[in-house]
Amino acid sequence: MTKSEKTKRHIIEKIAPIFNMKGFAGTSLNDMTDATGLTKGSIYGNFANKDEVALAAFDYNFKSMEMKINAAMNNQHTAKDKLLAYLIVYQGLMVGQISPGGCPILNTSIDADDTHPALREKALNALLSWKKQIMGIIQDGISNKEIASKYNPEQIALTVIAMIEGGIMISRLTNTKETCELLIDSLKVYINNLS
Amino acid sequence: MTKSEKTKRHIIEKIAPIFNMKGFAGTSLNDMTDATGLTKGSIYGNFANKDEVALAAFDYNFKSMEMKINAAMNNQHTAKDKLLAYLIVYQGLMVGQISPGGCPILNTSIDADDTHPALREKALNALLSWKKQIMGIIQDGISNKEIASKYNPEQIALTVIAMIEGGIMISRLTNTKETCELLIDSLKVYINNLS
DNA sequence: AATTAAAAATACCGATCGGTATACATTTGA
DNA sequence: TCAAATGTATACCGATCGGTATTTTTAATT
Repeated sequence: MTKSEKTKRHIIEKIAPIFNMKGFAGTSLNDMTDATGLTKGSIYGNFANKDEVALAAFDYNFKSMEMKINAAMNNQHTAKDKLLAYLIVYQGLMVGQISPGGCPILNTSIDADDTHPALREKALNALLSWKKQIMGIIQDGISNKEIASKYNPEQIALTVIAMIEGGIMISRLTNTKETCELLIDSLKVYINNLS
Repeated sequence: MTKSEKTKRHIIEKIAPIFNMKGFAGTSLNDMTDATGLTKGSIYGNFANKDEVALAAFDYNFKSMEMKINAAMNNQHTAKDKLLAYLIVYQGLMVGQISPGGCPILNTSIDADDTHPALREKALNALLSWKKQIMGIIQDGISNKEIASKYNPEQIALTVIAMIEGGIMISRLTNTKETCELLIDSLKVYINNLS
């Protein structure tokens, strides 16, 4: 790992949560120098412009969420338990343990959908890859007779994602444990009823 | 209606969709003068600062969504049909007929939750008032034996909101009619199963 | 029609925006 | 060990940011 690779990584690690909290337009170069302890010259020696930093920051935020998800999922062996593993990330996001500022897909999607096509594209690809993963789990569950074959895997995947993302939004806005628990419980019920 | 009241209204009508699309930090005074055809001096003669414009813009965006919802709901008489009336707004948001840029509660919540306490508070109050409305519908449905009494009205209300808001995010990001229809159908199934 | 009050436009402010040319420092490979 | 290359900091750029004091225009009142 070269010096510049280390610096790039340091920059992204420090800046990624800021983009996730403040959005693209809301994050300034000053925020970046403050967070990294570096100067503008140094940051722009490693990234071409603000866009490249933001794109790399999204990749970092999404990947760290993905890793948590996969870690939680690898301990599970049934389709339903794998789906329920998402709840761990849900709770981690809520207390700010993962990706401070909330779900990067949701945040970037809202932030960029009318303003930043490149960022929007990244959020879209992340969403589609997530959907694909869930669809795979559901299809396996149907093969195992664990999940009823009447269900459309794509539709269930979209619904689960909607409940998670909508739930994150509500939980972060209301900021009450009870609300969060009611939403989590609802998703558990939904998943357990897929028989 | 005085001159200044008319102007204020004109300003908000033109600027509200911009705040909804670009967010607080992403909307500049230049955007405002372009959209209204007025000058900075004129805008700041009617509003104290950018914050006041943004707060009034949120009220406008939320109220126009609320009016559409209530109009659709007043034609319905059963609890389930009233809940299903939300789907009309859902579709209106998707094609940009209502509040261009998506749901103002969702957008403002994501935009402001870590950056702008006053805006955040407005989004929170809007969400809570929406939740209250749905809870009322569900309680009426339970009284009528239309909805099973085993359900917790708050939990159902939160789940419905989560499915709608998450669905709006997904639909706007993927931008495909099929995805939107699958999500709408899922919510229909969810509501119809509340027996 | 003249006077006054209200509203809008002009012109300007300091600060910060994203970005860059250049000088200085630090590695690294010969 | 000494260049050459790589990284980082300094100093600066024009543009735009949010905001305001002042002048000009418009509307209301008598």
